[in-house]
Amino acid sequence: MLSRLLATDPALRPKAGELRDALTTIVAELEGVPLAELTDRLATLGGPVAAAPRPPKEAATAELPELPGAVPGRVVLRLAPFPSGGLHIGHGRMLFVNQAYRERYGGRLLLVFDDTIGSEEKRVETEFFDLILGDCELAGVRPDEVLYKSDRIAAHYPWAVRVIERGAAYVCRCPPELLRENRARGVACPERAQRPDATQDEWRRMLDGAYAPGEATLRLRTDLADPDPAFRDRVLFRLSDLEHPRVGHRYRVWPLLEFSWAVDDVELGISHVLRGKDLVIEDRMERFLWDLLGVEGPPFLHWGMLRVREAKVAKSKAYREVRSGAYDGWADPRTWSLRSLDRRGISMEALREFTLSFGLSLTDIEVPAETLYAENRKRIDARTPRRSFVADPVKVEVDGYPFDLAETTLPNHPDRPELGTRSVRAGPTFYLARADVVAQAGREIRLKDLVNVRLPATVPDGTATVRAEFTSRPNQRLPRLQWVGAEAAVPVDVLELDGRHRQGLGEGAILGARPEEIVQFERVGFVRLEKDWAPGSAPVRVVYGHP
RNA sequence: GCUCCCGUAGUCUAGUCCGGUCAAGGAUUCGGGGCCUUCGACCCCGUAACGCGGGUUCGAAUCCCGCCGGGAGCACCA
Repeated sequence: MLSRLLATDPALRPKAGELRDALTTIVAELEGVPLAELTDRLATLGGPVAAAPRPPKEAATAELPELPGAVPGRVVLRLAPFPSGGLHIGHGRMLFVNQAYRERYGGRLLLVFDDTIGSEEKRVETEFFDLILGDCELAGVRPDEVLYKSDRIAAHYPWAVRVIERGAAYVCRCPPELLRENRARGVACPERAQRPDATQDEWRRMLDGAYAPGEATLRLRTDLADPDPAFRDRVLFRLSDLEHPRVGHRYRVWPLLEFSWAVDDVELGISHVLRGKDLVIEDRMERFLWDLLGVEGPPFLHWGMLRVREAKVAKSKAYREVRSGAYDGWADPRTWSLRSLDRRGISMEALREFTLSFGLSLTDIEVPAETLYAENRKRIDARTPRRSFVADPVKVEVDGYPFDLAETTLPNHPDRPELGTRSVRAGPTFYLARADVVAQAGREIRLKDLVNVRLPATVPDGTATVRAEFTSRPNQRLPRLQWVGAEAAVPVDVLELDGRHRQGLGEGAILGARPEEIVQFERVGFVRLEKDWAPGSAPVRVVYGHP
């Protein structure tokens, strides 16, 4: 009560102490008074009889925070994927966040392929340039310009010279293991004392090919006592003889990520760097270099790691499996790549809302896929036709089935008459999902939209056909099972999330579906017709999307 | 081990910078009900949170200190 008064009237705040004493007294006086009398007394005081209910708060719009110092129309952002595979949900976040800011402020969005030479394990591969371009397109992200780091290598050399001139770098000739050990112990390598002009000579020798890969690096001179061992004398340039898919063997001296971005974030006029927090140490490196050279660089914003609980696949594993052919390319559902989500009928709009809802939070999060599914359902449910599908079918012959129901008309969507109807051949022989028949054995059930029947009491494993008994027609509160009329049943092949194919039967109407159309198999989930399925052909090939 | 980052319901998130209408909002999940010939959608209702411990203050999710827990980095990868 005290804090409420103080909040309402700031003038009272200096007198908080007195006020508290006064309140204590009043409250003590009122303690024994019955509630009804209190209400009366309140009314005579002229105040509102009952406190007005608090107005509901406005729905919090998931807005991204403002970009510091952003000038409308002048924002320049960058996407910097390494071309080593298809884009996944984490990349999606990078795409959507950057795009969202470009839309908010106006400006430019650059796609800069981070294709420095990589390593033996992490190779740049040609096919991935187009793959990633395609993924961006798919995600609805159209960069204003596409650049390749590999075209800009030579532009980095003058910056190296500037750093050397400041006496802030040296050519180190330690083997990698020794370098690592010295760094961990905070011990200087012999070349650390090198004078700038000597470094200049050594740098030229690097460029001229005097050293083999692994024999020399250009290292930044920071502070060997730096509390963060990761920051001690980081490598700026190294040698590599690997062939680059775009520039071949044109360069042997390659910049490392932090240095290359310290250069390009400035030279490309990037206004804000938005990236995952796995790259925070790069911020410090870039700032260090900018301070050293007296140039101004953009601010950095980060977000934490995002994991979808069901998507446990490591990127490297996805890469291997795709490469080896164990996966069905980058659209295999097991990769959880953007392509695979699209294939499953998850719209990029839904994915965008989903990833944007996490804002720029630095927390590492693990989100159940259900959250994404819910977002997608909102978008597709109302316009998705319903169809019947049964997995692992059991033939059910219904004794006493009424003849007049041999053909029946069903709506395509229970709540959307505008989606029309379809005509279905029904009975007396049906297919039901084995799991349903077993679970409901001996019970009366409702054939959805049709009639009630009693299932046989036992259904031994492997039974192909069972007999059921017609009981009544009126709709009752019975378990409702979906069914497929035997006459018009068509084989359906469902690609599941684990990469396996499940066989089943669908109603005849799905033969009329279009490739890439999304339909809902009732009580099963949303599926999408495969893009390369020949319309009208059997089996009907679909990919499982989500419940 | 060292460095940095992060801890709000089952799961995400708003609020934290700048202490007070925050008796903490939203989404999703879950539970109940309604509607409905799906276990889907929709509508209504409900459960449920400031990691812990100190301190500052009239007042702490918010500021300070300590602890605990989680993540990332410590590559001549990106």
